Amino acid sequence: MAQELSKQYNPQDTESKWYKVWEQNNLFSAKPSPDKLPYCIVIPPPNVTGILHMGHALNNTIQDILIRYKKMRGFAALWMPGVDHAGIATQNVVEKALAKEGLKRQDLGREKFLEKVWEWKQLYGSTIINQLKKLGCACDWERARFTMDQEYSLAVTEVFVRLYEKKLIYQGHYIINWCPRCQTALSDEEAARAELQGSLYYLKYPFKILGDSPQKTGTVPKYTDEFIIVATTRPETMFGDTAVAVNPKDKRYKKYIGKTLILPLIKREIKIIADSSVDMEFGTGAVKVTPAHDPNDYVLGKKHNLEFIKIMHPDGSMNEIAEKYSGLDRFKAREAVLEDLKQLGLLEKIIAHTFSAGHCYRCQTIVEPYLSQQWFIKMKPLAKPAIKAVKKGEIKFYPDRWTKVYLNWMDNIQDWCISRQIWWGHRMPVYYCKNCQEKNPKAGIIVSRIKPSKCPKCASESLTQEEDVLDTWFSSWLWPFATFYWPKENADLKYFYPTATLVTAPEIIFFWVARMIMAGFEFKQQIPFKNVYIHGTVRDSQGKKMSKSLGNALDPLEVIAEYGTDALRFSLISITSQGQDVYLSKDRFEQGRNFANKIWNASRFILINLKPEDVNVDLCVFFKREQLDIVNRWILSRFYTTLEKVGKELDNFKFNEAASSLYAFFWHEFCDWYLELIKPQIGEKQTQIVMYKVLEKYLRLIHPFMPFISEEIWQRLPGAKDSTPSTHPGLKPGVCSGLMVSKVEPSIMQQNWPHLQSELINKQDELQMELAFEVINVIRNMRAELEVNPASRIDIQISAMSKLTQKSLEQLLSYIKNLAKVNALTLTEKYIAQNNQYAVVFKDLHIVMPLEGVADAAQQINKTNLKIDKLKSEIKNKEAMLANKNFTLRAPEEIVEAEKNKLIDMREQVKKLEAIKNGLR
RNA sequence: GGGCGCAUAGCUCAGUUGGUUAGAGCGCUACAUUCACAUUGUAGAAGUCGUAGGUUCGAGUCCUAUUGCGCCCACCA
Repeated sequence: MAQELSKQYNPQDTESKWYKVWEQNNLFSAKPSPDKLPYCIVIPPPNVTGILHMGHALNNTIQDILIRYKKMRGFAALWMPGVDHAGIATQNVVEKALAKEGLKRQDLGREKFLEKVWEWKQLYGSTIINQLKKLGCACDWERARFTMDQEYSLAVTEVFVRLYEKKLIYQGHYIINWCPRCQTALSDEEAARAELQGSLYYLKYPFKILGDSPQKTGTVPKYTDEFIIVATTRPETMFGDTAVAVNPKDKRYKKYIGKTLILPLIKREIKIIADSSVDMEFGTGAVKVTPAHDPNDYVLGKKHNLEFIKIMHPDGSMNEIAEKYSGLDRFKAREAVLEDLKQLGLLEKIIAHTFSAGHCYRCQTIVEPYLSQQWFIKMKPLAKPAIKAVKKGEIKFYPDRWTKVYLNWMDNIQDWCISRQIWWGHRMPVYYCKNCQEKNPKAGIIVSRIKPSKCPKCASESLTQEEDVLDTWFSSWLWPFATFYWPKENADLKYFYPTATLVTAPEIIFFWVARMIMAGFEFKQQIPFKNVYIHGTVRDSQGKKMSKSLGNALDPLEVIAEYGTDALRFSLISITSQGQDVYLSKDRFEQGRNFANKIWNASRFILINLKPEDVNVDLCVFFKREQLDIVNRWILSRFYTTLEKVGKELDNFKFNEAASSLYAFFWHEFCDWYLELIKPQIGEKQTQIVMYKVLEKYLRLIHPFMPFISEEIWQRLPGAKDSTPSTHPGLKPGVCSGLMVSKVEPSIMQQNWPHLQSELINKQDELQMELAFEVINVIRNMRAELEVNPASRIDIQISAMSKLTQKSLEQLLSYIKNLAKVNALTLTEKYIAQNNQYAVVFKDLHIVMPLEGVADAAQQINKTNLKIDKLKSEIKNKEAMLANKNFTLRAPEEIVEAEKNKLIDMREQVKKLEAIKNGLR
């Protein structure tokens, strides 16, 4: 027996119930299967400290739709979940917690601190996992991976050793992005530039008096009144200056090249050098060179053999080189330096200047370009095959325009700084032999998979491991294969790799997508995935990126609590056109909620009227198309048209279009028309079967989008749930899926995607029904115009000029009568004009409403007259008002404009009413 | 400096390779309430598709120029 549904859908009860059922029945697990094709999604590992935001909700909804869809299409669909260890972020969180107890990580020491981090991970690390479950994500949780897992770490070590042995990893002194707060190096991608309103300071560097040599004599150096002015945004870096550079072509400075300047405040002697890279237009055309604190100056320093002088401690405070400024934070030092220069008359001017500086992606501190010993990967050789694969189309980006962005970055790829001076992360498999290093500082480096007990060269046992850990992305870039326990070659890896699709946000292309492709080729000699779907950024209705720090974030969990998961998912997906940014405000979710309610109530109506004994048959066996009446033929044709369309849209990653196709079909065709049309014939067997089948199949179509409500209703449907053979594109050739009649499955999740019965799509049927809809609309309009009581039935004559239309209409009469509330509907060949009737011409039809017996024509005319009179007097008032200069001159323009428009509207209305009145006579 | 995206109804946006009358959601107006659903139904008002040229029988769609907004990359002393 059909179970009755409650009047209102309650998402909260439904959702937690079904997720548990799915989990308990192991429906998320995907195993290699000999007769199925694999479809694997690699989840962008959310960071372990993360909490679900709208971006995640969108990203994971898309992935879940893909997985559920592919599963129904017969693929062995695997969604491999997990989290990454988010080195800096996690360390920050734990350090913050420690700070509350008044502790620093240094107080605990490395071992103890890491214990604390693991503790924290055990307690809070699964927050995001639980939130993904609330979203309904069909992840194979048994496979959940963590980048710091033992097996995963083995892959990280393996990769490091291999790259080192190929000489693609090297150690060197370079200028890197240094975060003084986190006290670690950052990759270029982790130090995104942001515009700053700052100042450009013009400093005077005086010339040295010839012959004076204070460094030798120990006396105070003397300088002349002459000087060169340099412009800088970071005056505090002057202590590291070892030259001033000018363009050799610059006439202003040509004569000074090679002369010596005295660096104010600390009185160092510096030379003026010439370099063509200096922009003559910018500032004064003379630039101070600080090789240890600026990447460009670093290049200059190397080229001109300058001294590299570091002037800061790792925490961003000045060191002893800065003499009396030593110990001051860099920004405090800037103020002090400026003040002192001003006193000395060496500050020429300050002008406002916008510039951009790197900001730490975790704490937003302005990063300092800092010279230090770091580890790097040579990227150019890795990039080669990764560029080729995308150019050849082995990997496709959706939308395509990201291909260009990717290629552009790859063509200009820079070496990747992979060392981080933090504790939480994979420690590098690098060991130093003290003994060897004493003899030669460049020797004594041992890179090994297992910690060596003694130095292979000198057999010394005094070995220390590198303190630095690896960039988190150094583990994430291995995700597509390391999650399958690579470097072991197991069956899962063989079956699921390369994976099918990666769904991610644009900001992650460089961080992660590009690097995964490179890792795929380097370590698996293969692409890691075939498709990369890049979705838009979620923004608020102002267009700002949603983020916690801006306080404009809509919490998906709140939305779920208020509207339900299905509503959240459906709304999100229907406003995400391919690759466009998503603008969100809360009322968006009402649409999704209303739609869920509509599905619920339509299903409720069907279940109330369903005779289960009738529906337990196979549609395609029981009925041929010709045996069905026009309404049932029509809805089947529309259903299969929709099925075909949605399939194509999903295959092309057009999720919003699929959602809107599903929405329009269900609401505006199935509910608005079909269910209304069949009400008088709902007991008929053919109608019973068709309405049931369409609903049952529709639930399967909507399931990837709205998994919970579709499951809840589907479970309450009686009878055979699936009886048509599936197309099963995911099955390997030669495998027959067979008929699956009445097979009891615990879940809609395991059902096939409905088989496309294209023989049931018939454009003729669709056109015929459309004619009925149009006629019904015309009659409804006529009623509205004449203000016929909505409850009363009227008589209508329709004359069709063509025989064909007439024949079409004959089958439709009862439906038209029903939905247009017509009493007697007569069909005639020719239209003969008569008195006392209201006629409308539509296409080749005359639709005529005789007025006697329907409404008192005279009364209608009176009513219309009254309306016209009222309008006319209002028009007079308006005209007088607009003629009044007091009004037109004093009132705001937009109000005058609005009044004018109102006047125009009213005149048009009068015209219309007069036309109707004439029709009535 | 280089690249990309967007501009369509009051608002937020769809519109696949050029093709009948340019769509949706929200909002607005009028009417409807023993009916599966007011989280509803019926109907209505509302658009010179940013601007200017061009290609074409035909342009929201293709080309050129231009304006405004947003994003990315590089540079930034």
